[in-house]
Amino acid sequence: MGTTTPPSTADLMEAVAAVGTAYFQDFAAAAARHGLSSSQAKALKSLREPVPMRALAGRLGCDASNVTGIVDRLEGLGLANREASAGDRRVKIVTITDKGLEVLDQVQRDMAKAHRAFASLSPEQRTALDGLCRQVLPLLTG
Amino acid sequence: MGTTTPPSTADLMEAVAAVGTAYFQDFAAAAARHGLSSSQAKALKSLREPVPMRALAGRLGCDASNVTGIVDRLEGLGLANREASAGDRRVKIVTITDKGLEVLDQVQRDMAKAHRAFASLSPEQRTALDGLCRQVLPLLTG
DNA sequence: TATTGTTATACTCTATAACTATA
DNA sequence: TATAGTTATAGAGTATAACAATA
Repeated sequence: MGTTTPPSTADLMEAVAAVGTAYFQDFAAAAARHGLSSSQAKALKSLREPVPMRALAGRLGCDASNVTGIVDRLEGLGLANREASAGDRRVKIVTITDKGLEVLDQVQRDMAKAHRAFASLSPEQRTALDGLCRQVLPLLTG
Repeated sequence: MGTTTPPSTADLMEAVAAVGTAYFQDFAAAAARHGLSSSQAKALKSLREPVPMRALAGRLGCDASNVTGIVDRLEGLGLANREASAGDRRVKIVTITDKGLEVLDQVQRDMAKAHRAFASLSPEQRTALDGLCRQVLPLLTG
């Protein structure tokens, strides 16, 4: 007792995938409760700072042509606006509205399961998990 | 030095979301390299054991009506089959083919970034991360 | 009556390619 | 020429509602 066999890489990937899936389901459910799709909510999250259409596509990891529709819908809901860029008349800068900011905050507060799950960890466990995420992320991204 | 301020729940959620996003992008890219969408690959993953259509919908977290199309496409690719159930003539049981199993294994081996990322952790770190995932998961799921 | 799988419908997300207006 | 955003198009995922076959 007291010693544990380390999990295989495959097992660890399974565990991480399960946590990721559950997390994003919680996110999607919270977004849906406020009338947003996952993509719309994810876009809104990227708009705490004004972002050109093209850059938004990069953040969402999708083609630029998709962003037109996503921002159209956010604009239709009164959650974002397109503004002209000062320097380059080709670019449009997407800005979140006050209402958009309010809805975004509501969505994030509304992720009840995620809050419960991570708030249940001790300070030491939170520090450990955060550190492991930060160590793993660059290799996962690169 | 030597002491760190524990991250806020919000910061921790950000870190977990980033890892989850990167993980699923790696998964989607590996699936795409083998001609599969994320949903198709996820379905295939659920088929290591034969599963009725309805139960597959549950595992995928989507409506039963969607599974018809997803399995149609897997069947079209020769990766899965629909078989009649012995006891209940209403239910169809989805079975993975040998080719499907082969493609699934290739996809999972092909997640190069995820393998590199998690293999880079020490045995102690792997044990810690796995334990934290397992502790958090029930609260995230329930 | 209830359940399983399917179909019909509509909306969203996605990529590719072609277009426009700028640069 | 090259780039930013849009449009057109097509394929896929998603939910809702209605349906046939079976329980």
